[in-house]
Amino acid sequence: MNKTIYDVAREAGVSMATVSRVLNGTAVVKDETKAKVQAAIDKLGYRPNAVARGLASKRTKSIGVVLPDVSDLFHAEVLRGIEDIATMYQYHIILANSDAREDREIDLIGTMWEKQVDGLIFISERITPNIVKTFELAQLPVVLCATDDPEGRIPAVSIDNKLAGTDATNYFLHLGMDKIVFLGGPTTHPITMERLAGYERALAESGRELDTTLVLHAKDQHYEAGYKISNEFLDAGHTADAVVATSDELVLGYLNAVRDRGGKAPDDVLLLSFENTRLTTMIRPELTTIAQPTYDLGAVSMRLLTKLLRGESIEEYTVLLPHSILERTSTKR
Amino acid sequence: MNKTIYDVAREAGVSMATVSRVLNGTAVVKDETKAKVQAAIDKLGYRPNAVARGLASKRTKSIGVVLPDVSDLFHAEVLRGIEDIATMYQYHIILANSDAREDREIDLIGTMWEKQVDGLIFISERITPNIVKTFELAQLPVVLCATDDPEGRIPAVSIDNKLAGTDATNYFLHLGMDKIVFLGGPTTHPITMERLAGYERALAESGRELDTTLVLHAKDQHYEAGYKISNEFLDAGHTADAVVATSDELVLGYLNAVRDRGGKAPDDVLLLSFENTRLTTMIRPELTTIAQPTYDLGAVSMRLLTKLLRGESIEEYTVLLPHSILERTSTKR
DNA sequence: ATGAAAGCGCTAACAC
DNA sequence: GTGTTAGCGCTTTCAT
Repeated sequence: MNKTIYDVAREAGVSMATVSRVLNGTAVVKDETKAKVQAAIDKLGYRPNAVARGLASKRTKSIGVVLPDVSDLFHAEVLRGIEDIATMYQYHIILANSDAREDREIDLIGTMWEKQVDGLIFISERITPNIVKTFELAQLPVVLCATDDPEGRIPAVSIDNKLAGTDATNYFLHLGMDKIVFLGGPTTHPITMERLAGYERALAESGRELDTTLVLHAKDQHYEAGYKISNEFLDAGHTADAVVATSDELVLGYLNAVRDRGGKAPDDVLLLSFENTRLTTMIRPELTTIAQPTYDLGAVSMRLLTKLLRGESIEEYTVLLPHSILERTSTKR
Repeated sequence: MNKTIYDVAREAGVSMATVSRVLNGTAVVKDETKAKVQAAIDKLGYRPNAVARGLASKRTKSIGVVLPDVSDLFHAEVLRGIEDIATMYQYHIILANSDAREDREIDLIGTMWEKQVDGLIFISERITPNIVKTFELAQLPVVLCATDDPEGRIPAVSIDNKLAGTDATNYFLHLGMDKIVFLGGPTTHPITMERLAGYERALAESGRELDTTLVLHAKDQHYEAGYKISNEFLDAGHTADAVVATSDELVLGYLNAVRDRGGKAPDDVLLLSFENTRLTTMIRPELTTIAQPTYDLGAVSMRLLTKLLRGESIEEYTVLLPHSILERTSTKR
C-alpha cells in the first residue's frame, strides 16, 4: 500500500497534479485520462496518504471529541451519534477523555490543535473562562454538546434543562405527589442547577414551599454516588413520594437503596430520571424518563460542526433539542 | 498558536534543527541554548504541528481503534482502558465503529492506513480470512482485543473462553443445579461457541447428557435479543434452574422475562453472566459474573501494541488474562 | 485540460 | 553541540 501519488502519475503517464485532480475532483479532467489514472490507482493498489494531504491542504478531515468518560453510557451513546454523522461526511474522530477535569480539558484542546483537527466537539460538565480562552487561542471551530453554555457565545446543542426540570416536577405534581425529591449532581454542575431551577419553579408555580431536605446533591452523576446519598437520606428517616433524578444511574441508586430496605418501586416511590439511556428499559421497573435524544445530541452537534466547517452561516447558536416524558412502569401504580 | 518551528528558531537565534532537538530530546543540547529555545517557545506560544511531524518522521503517534459499537457498555469500558494507556504513552486514538460488519471492518483498516496510524487495536466478533489479508496488505501492527484469533497468528489479548465456560457451568453443577441454560450469541459468534464448548465439556465431565433445548442462541449479545429468546423459551413451557449467559445484557433479558411472569431471581432461577460491566452492580439482584477484566483487556492490548511499536520481541502472541467468578446475589439463595 | 514547481512544517542525515 | 539541507507525499498556484 505504500505507493505515492508520483508512482501513480508515472504508471498513468500523467503528472501528479492530474492524479490529484481525479482523486479530489478538484478540476475537470478528460474522461479518458481519468480512466487511465483510475486504472493505475487500481493496479498499484494506491491509497492517498492522509497526513501528507493534511499538511498540504491544511485540512485533516478529522475532528476531535473531548468528553469526560467514554465508559459512561450517556457519553458513549452521544459519541455514537457524533461518529455516525462524522462518517457520513467523511470525517474521522480523535477521541480523548477528560475525566471532567479542567486542566485535562485545556490540555486536550491544545493537543487537538497539534493534531490539526478541523473542528472540535466538546462535552463537559462545566465551561470555565479558561476553557473559553483556550478555545479562542486555538482558533478551532467548536461545538458544545450536551453542555451548558455560560454566555451563549459558543455554538451548542443541548436541551432546555430548566424547562425539563419543570416538566418533570409538574408531572409528579399532577399525579398528586407531595414529597418530591430532587436528586442531582453537585452544586457546581450547571446542568444540575438548571434542572433544579426548573424544579423550584414548578413548586413555586403550584404555590408550594421548597423543602431543602428534599434536594439531594450527589458527588457526581454516577450510580455509586446516587446510591450513597440515597442511603444517607433514608437512614436519616426521610421518605419521598417521588424522585426526580438528573441521571439514569442516580435514580438507580435511589431505587436500590429503597429495595435494600425491602421497599419497591413504583409501589413505595415513583421514579423519574433524565437521560433515557438503554439502561431505562433494561431494568425493572422500566424507568420513566425525560427522553433526552442522546444519540441525536451527538448527531446534531456533528451536523452543526460540518456547517461551521463549510463556513455556512448559522442562524441559531444554541440548538435546543426537544425533550419529552417517556412514561414507563416506574411511575405507574 | 500558528507559529512554526522556524519562528521559534529565529526568535531564539538558533537553527530549526536545534529547536527540533530540544522539542524531541533527540540529541544533546547545551543547557543554555535549551533555555533560550524554551523561552522562545513560551513567548510565542508555539505548539508543534503534529501533521507535519507525522509526515517527516513517518510516525503519527496515533493508533486506530476499530470496534463494533462504542455505545455498547462492554466496548466502551474496553476503550477506556485502551485510551488511558495510550495517553500514558502519548498516543492518540482514532476511533471507528464497524457495527461488526466485515465490509466496514475491511474498509476501516484501509482508512486507518490512510491516516497513517502507527498501529491498530481491533475488536471484532469474527476474524475472517479477508480481514487477515487486509491486515497484511496494510502492514500495520495489529493487536486483537477481546477477539478470538482464528489461527493464533495475530497478537491478541483475551481470556480463556472455553475454560471460563467450564468454570461457569461447574459453579452451578457444584451448587447442585440440574437444568442449566446456556444463553449466548449466534452460532457464528466464535466467542459464544468457545464458551459453549466449555459448557459442554463441564456437562460431559460430570457425566451428563447435553440437552439442546437448554442451549439458547440469541440474535446478538444485546438485551433485546436476550429478552426475546428468553420469552420464547419460557413461553414454550421450558424452565431452568440456572442460566449461564455470555453477556450481562443477555442475562438481564432472561431476568426480566422471568420477572414479567411474576418470577424472581435468585429465588426461581440463578443467574450468571460473563462481562462484569458496571451493569452487574447497578441492578438487583446484583449479578454473579465471570469477571472479565474489561478495562484491562483494553489496557493490556494497548500495552502490547506499544511493545510491538518499539520493536520489542513478544514472548507470547496470545495473552490470556485471568478470569474469576465474582459471586453476587443473583446466585445466592 | 494538463504540467511544472513551489511549498505545507517538520525530522533526520550529514556536515562542521 | 549546532547548522545546512534534503526530503516526507501531497495540494495548489501559475503557466501553457
